[in-house]
Amino acid sequence: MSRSNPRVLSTLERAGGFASAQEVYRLMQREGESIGLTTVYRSLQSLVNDQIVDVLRREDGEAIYRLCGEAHHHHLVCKSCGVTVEIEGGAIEKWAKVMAEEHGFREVGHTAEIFGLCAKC
Amino acid sequence: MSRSNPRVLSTLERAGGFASAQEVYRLMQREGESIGLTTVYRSLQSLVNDQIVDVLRREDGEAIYRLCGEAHHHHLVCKSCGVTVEIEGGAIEKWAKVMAEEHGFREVGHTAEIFGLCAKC
DNA sequence: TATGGAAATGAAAATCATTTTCATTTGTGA
DNA sequence: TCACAAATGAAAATGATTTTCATTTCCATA
Repeated sequence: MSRSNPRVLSTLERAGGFASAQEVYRLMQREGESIGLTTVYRSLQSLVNDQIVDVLRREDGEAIYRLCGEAHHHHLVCKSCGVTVEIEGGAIEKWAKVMAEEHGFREVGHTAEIFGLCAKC
Repeated sequence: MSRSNPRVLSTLERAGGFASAQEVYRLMQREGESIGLTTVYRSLQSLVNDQIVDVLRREDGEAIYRLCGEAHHHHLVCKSCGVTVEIEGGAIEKWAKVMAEEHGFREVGHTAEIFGLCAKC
């Protein structure tokens, strides 16, 4: 019904390809773009439909959007201070693929995050 | 500051050790228990602090609580019809452990879900 | 047993992300 | 230029979760 506003995508890119709808909105505001929050949400949703970005969840449940096609990686997050380390997930990719096949699933994606206490905390 | 109401834990257990705060609340209501939503939230939080239950997120961001110590497993979820298959995640456990050690993280947990289209959809 | 304070409780209000509604504006093809 | 579909955004609605605050329940001690 509605196509993505191109400035939303470009802002998400500039944000490092990793931000919540609210953040994208605030960013655009700060940069003087005139856009409504509603449009940001709609655009992000449409980008998700088109598989241009995908969605993860922060620990508090807020949705964060990430450009697809980015080297797919996972995160190691510190529960206490919030530091985030990007880690490689070859093992997961394989696991996801095998499990999906085993149960007849197609077009699978996955999420996997590890959380704990980092060395400093 | 506040300890868990034991009926909350017992309800979570009866729910299969897997439910949202709202669901636990509704369940208790239906069973004639007199309890406030606030208390359910507080109890669940306190159980999380005490590491008796842990928290995951549904795709819509709602928090779901699960008894720790339950046989730890993962889910294969159909994006279209919502069927959920429990799968085994030995590979993930190992991956999480290795990655955590590699980066000096302690007390790590993890989440991993696979989603796609099931055979029927 | 009475009593004072700490902990627990829950109703109602506040928060916050997200979605919906709906009236207006914009763009485009005839 | 006209008519209509798509895009837009302000404001209201929704729904989970948290906070506030007054009340109730517990408990140890006088």
